[in-house]
Amino acid sequence: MRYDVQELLQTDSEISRTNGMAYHPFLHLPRQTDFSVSSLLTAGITPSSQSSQSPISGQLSPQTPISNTQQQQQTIVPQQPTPVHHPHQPYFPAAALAALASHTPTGAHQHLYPGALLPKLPPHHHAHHPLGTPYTTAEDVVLAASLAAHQHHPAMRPLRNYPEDDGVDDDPKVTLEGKELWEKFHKLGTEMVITKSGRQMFPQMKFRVSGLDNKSKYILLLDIVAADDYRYKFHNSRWMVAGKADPEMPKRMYIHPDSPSTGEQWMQKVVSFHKLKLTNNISDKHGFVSIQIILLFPLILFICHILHDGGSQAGYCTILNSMHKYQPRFHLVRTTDILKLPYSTFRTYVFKETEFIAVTAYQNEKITQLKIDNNPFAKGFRDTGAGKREKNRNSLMSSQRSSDGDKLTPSQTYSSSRGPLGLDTRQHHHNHLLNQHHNNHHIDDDDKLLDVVGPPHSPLLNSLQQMQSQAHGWFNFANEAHMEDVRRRLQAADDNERDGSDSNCSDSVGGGGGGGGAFRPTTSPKENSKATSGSSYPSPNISVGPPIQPPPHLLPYLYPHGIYNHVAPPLSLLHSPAMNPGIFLNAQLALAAQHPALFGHYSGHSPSSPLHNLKAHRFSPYSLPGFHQGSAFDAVTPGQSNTNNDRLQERSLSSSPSHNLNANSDSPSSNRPQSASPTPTNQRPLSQQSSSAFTPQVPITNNNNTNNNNNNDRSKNGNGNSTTVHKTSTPSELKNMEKMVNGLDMHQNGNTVPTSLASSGSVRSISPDDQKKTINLTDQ
DNA sequence: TCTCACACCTTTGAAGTGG
DNA sequence: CCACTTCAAAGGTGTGAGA
Repeated sequence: MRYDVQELLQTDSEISRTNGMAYHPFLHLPRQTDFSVSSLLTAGITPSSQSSQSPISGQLSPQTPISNTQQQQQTIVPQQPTPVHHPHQPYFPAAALAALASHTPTGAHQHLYPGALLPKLPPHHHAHHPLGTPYTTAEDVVLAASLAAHQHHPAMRPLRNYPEDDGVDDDPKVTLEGKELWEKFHKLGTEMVITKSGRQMFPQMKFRVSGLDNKSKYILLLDIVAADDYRYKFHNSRWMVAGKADPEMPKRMYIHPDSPSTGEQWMQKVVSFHKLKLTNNISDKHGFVSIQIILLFPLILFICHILHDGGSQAGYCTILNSMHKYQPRFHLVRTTDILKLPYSTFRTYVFKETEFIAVTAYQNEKITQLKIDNNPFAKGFRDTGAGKREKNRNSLMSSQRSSDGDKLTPSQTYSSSRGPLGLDTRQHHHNHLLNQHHNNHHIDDDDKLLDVVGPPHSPLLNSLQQMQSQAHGWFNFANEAHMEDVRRRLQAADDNERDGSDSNCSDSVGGGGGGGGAFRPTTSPKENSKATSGSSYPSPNISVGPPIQPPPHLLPYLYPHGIYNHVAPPLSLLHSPAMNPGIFLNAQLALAAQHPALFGHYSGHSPSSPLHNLKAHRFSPYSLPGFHQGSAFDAVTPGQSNTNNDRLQERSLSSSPSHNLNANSDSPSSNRPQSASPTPTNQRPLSQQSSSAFTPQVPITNNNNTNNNNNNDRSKNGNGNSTTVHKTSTPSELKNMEKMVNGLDMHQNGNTVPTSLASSGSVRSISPDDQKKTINLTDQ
């Protein structure tokens, strides 16, 4: 379904009138995307990557030939360590806001979520946009906004406040397990099947963590957020932008079942999130909806608790839209109490190579083959299997393929598999590292062999989008048992906790939530080149700060005087054996995340608040091996679609993906811009070559005029005043909550509005189909 | 574009067996 | 009691027809 910008720009009041839908600020949150501002927080990110991070930043570097990237990096380096309190306001012009608005996927909604402009803090030892330069791009704006917000936040602390006050001095490093395989998929344009019942991801999301404090407790989380605001289609063997994205379901965070565990425990094993499933079933009771109700209405948490519990056995799904691009994110939080999670420091790790497009059926045959070749469960479809595919393959690919490849050990195939076309890599089967390199070489060859045009270049998460998505952060516990277990562990942790250890959590701002533009690779061609060169920006991109949008003081948000008094459950409920604390936490997080302004903000909390003594957020860069593997996604960047056609062209010049498979990318070659300037497409990888072809198909979002109304709000937000919209919405919220409490539905004039969609700010964009689907929600 | 039934496969854990 | 093997159930895969 497509949505007209003008339609999206309807004012809230208009919406309520035209739709007959009760206006509810909760329902008008911006589209859920991604909060990441990691581009500014990524430790490993290089100046060059920084300069390239702005997906829409034409002014910063658009025209610069790829060959100049390094030079640019150097010029920016000196400006790296930008104090968070550095004067920034002057560099946050209205023009920047306009740019921001125009680049925001759902720009019309941006103003609805002031928190989206919360601080995204730069790493203290990495470059980012020079503050001396006027911010003329969305990213710049976001940065400025973040800085502004940070400055305005009395509780905010400079990045250098890290290490935290608890005295723990850790230096977490996260590596993606099976990175090589991910890169293979990424090059072709990873697709993940989503089904009604939920489908696991493959490759699996597994990480190896190091550098943690052995004794400290950590909670590891994973979430999947929209990578951009476009819908795609696979046409003529290539991914193309097919229009504006459908309304995004609010995303939850999946807390690793073993959380919390000590750093020592985490480091001893590979952290796997394979149980997380992807679904397109918005009425899935294990999905968002049932919990959404909880989140919106603390009073009925208990009911929802039951729902949640009932679905505990079926796995945990995250709801995605088919034909949309997503980016998984790994979060690491050091905290001893789950309840402190919302205002603890989140370290967000974004691995570009894990980006994928959700599909209900595989579009790219090469992806299918790669899955079959590497996924043990699909072994039956391999050449040696008895599956039907064998027949087909015999006629299609038999000549190229080596049947020996199927002899790989199933359990190891994912990391030591052969190439997509069955290129034999067995000789490396027992040497993982060598194998990885080997396979990558093969994959490169395969890419050449495969006449495949990659999907559009990942647009990076618009910083704003990224931040927004976090506004919907949810904590999705594996199940009730797990929740209890978590509580027990936390209790134990508290008992053994060091004095003061983590007792004071940051009341920060959400650090902006995390990262920003984790994928910055998008903007200009040269930027892309850097991004894909293997060293320009690291894999993962990291950000530090709470993913949940703003809420510095979560609990107060949940229990704002005069707002929830009549519906909010007693705090004691938190400890009620009948109440799942995790659920409650979810509610807290969601409420706080979605209504940061509603509950007052940084400076809005009372000194008497139980959280007032929480220490400010700590932001610290975590240097990781920089790396970025070229991807088919890089071929075209739909994003930046701003109105700047030039950028589109620039994007078409995206650098070729790096062939450097070394995560550290220390080799000179890895740091070298791949191809300079307008390199003839035939000199670039196929996936890149297609970029130009896609460019014209990138939808031009005409936001210049349509977002005017939002710009004002953003300006306010950018100045740290993010409460404007929500504060004025409180009455509506109350009204809506009453309705929910009374009838647990959102019916208005015969229309049922899924809370999930509503909260994601997609209410106005909900399609008839979605509405139809959501009718079932109330039945559950 | 999506859903579903299907065959094929791996994974998991209980049950059985032997030292 | 422990280690190992066997077996069946559960569950993950992509396929391809049909909506």
